[in-house]
Amino acid sequence: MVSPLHAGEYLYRAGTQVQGQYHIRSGMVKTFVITTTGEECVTGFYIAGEMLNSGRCSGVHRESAVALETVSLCRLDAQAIERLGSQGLSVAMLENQAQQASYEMMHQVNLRQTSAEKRFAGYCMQYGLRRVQLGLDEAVLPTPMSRTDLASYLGMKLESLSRVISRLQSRGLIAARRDQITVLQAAELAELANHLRY
Amino acid sequence: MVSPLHAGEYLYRAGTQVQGQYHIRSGMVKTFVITTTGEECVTGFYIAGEMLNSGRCSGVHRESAVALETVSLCRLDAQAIERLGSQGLSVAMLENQAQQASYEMMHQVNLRQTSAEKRFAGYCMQYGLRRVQLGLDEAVLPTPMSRTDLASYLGMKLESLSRVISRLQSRGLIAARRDQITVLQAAELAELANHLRY
DNA sequence: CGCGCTTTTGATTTTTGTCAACTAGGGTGG
DNA sequence: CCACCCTAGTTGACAAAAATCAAAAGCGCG
Repeated sequence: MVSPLHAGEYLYRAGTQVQGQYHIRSGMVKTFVITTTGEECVTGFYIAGEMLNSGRCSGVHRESAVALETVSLCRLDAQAIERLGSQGLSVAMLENQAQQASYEMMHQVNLRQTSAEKRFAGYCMQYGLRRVQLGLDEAVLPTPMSRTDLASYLGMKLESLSRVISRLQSRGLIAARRDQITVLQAAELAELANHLRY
Repeated sequence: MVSPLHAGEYLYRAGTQVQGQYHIRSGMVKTFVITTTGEECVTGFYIAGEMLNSGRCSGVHRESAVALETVSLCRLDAQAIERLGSQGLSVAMLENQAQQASYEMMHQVNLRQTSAEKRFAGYCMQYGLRRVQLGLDEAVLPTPMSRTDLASYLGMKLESLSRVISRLQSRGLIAARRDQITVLQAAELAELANHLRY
């Protein structure tokens, strides 16, 4: 257990040595990279109950991770993980990594949708899935990240995201507040999103 | 060593049990998923010298893998990998996975570029990087995949890709043949692409 | 040598980015 | 406690880019 972080504080920075993995107890964390033009590109959002295994626990962090709100977390340091591994306790860990990789792929596929609306709808579905996985309400999507961050994550400009949200809200598919999006018509939203067949 | 596959033959299909990992000796392999609308979405291209570790060697394949041309490959089955692991020989394997994850992230970031030209330029850079890593000429990019596959991989429509290629060719940045793209002005192409700062 | 497929090119529509103005909300200090 | 300010977000108008629809051109293969 690490002492809680406040919004804007870093869990780690890109380029530093990986110390271990972080299990998020509460709050949300974003990960991002910086491109050559200096733009921040948001690569992921992690919610309470999930594990950040950046770099897959070897070498150097490729992304930076920062708290979006007050975050409490547990750090499993690399040596402890290795010990667990040799005792065969790493099964859960491997499963978690596979799960994470699966989420990443869904997002990667979602990014290829050519319409901003589809990408946003896909994001809502995927977020819902992750919530279900953790035993939470899939219709309520806490949204502590800024619109700018979310837009970056979804490969669109802030204004486009804003318009998409407004449009879907006026159509009654979602209810949007600054810090929370509620899915009202999951079926219709799912139809918009071009999600993976499993 | 598995007997060579011809273009269109599958290495494995999504939903089947993971048997192990594949090291490609020659030829190119594409991986893809199918969305609920039945569209094929190309998630990766693998070149000779690289390793396909779909599912990270546990559980079920999330993607299908198919040969784009005649392909020869080695299969490392899961048990063999485990044996290696217990002997501490898995370091190279882990490094390979980290490498692969890094490529995936670069691609994920590249997919967020809002212009088709940037995404294509980014693809060329990344392909070049992978070639360098394998000791090959980074300027010559064998392209056995169809334009449709490449467009899917880059999150654009076939016609857009075709136009981008024509435009860059007429500007003298690349030379494009059906099955090979040659980078002529690497610096200018790199400037177009918004790649990661490392 | 033609046939079918993939790719390229053209014309048009739709979407998104861009620039700019306006609004809302949170925090600060009077 | 309220007014103000500053930032984040929304909305509008326009320009740019990509999707779409359609047709022509290459290219491999029988």
